[in-house]
Amino acid sequence: MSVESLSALDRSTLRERSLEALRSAILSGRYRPGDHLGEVELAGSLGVSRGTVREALRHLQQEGLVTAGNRGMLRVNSLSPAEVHELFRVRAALEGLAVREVIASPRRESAAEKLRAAVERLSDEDEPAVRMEADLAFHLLLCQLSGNSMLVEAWQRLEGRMRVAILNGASWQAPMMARDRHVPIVEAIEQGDVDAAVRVVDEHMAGAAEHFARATESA
Amino acid sequence: MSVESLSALDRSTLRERSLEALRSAILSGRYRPGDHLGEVELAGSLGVSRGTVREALRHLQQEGLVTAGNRGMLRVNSLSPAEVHELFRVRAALEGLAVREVIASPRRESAAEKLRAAVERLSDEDEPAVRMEADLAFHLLLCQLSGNSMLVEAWQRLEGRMRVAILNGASWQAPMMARDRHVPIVEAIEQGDVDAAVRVVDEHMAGAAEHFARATESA
DNA sequence: GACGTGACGACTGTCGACAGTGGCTCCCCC
DNA sequence: GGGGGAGCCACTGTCGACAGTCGTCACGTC
Repeated sequence: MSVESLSALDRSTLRERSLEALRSAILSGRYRPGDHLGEVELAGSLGVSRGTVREALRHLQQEGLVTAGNRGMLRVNSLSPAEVHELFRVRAALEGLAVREVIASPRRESAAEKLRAAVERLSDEDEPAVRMEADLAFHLLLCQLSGNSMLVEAWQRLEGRMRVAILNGASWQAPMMARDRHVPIVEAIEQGDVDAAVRVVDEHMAGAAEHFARATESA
Repeated sequence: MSVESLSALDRSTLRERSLEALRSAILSGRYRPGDHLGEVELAGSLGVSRGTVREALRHLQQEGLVTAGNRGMLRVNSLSPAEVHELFRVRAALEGLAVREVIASPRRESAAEKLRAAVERLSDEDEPAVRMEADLAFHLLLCQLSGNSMLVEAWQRLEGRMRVAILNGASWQAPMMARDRHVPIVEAIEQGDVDAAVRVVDEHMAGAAEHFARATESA
């Protein structure tokens, strides 16, 4: 019997798997904003106990994907156009910090290289959902390359709401996620021009905010 | 019987009250970083069931106050000096956005007024713990006055970790929370000088980071 | 017909119990 | 003396059940 014939077992808890299942169910549009998420119903569907889904739901609540309505009943959350603008301004502030730190980092060149690769991955994709993933992956990578773990964490806490905003106002042909929109960021980093880099990020986010907010209000 | 004779009842759930109790127990130093938080023990102390404290603990975990160790056992979290620096840089980015938005707001003057009052409240206090509260209240107010709800939310998600950093490296005579340190921020806002305001905030945070990181590593 | 009232159903809040899993100790055997 | 199990203990993961609360609907009374 070969050593390779046995792979490590999946040791994730039911709570973690429930969390993942619920998150992707919401993010895939299986549940629409405003929909009521009943604990019993979900527990039945997932085949786990109520307590287990409860913990997963509470997690999603803290992530901002669901919100508490009357008497603790949870609903899928949605964002107003104003909130979308606010959200992207916060994101701009965080990613502005990210580019500043990447530029100041001694590994700036290797970082720029990785970012270029991420941009190319973005232009390869046609499927809208995959494009969105590639876009988010690029921006997450930007934060990670800053080497600031608290920044990464803060960004990820925003991720859920960002996905809501994107999904809610999903005019999928969004030029926001185009390759051309991201190249300037990488170029500014390569040139070590902090002011230009921050300005480019700000503009990128302002454009995205405008786009998704408009799509949200027309929905 | 007067209308006033009956006040509204406290409708908070046991989970919420457990959460509050645990949070203040950790933040007051009742539990030290690294201490193990057993569900059974806590449930016994608080007089509630395990499931209830469990949910509260999970919430604190997402806040970053506790972290999962071996086999899901939770411990009180602590921050490395490097993480303290990172944390305060993120904070600087967020509060930099806050001052920019406050200055751009049409209610800038009334905002500056409220901030002045908050600064004065800070100088009135002698008790260290109360000073810390006043300091955090000032910075939270700054975010709130920006009118950006997402910013407030992002800041509050950092609050737990900030309190850990402050508590962990608690050289209480910290000049960081002095009145003089905060006045320049308000002044820059009053004068509408965006660049100066952002610079002041950055310096404020850099100083605080240096201070608390140093205190953390010597502990 | 409008209003108060009672029953019913659908939720969530909370609890106690069982099961599985590592870590630890102690003992046996080589 | 050292190594390896067996057994015990302290934990967390997961579950099913009970209780309390609110919305709804039908019913009876003025």
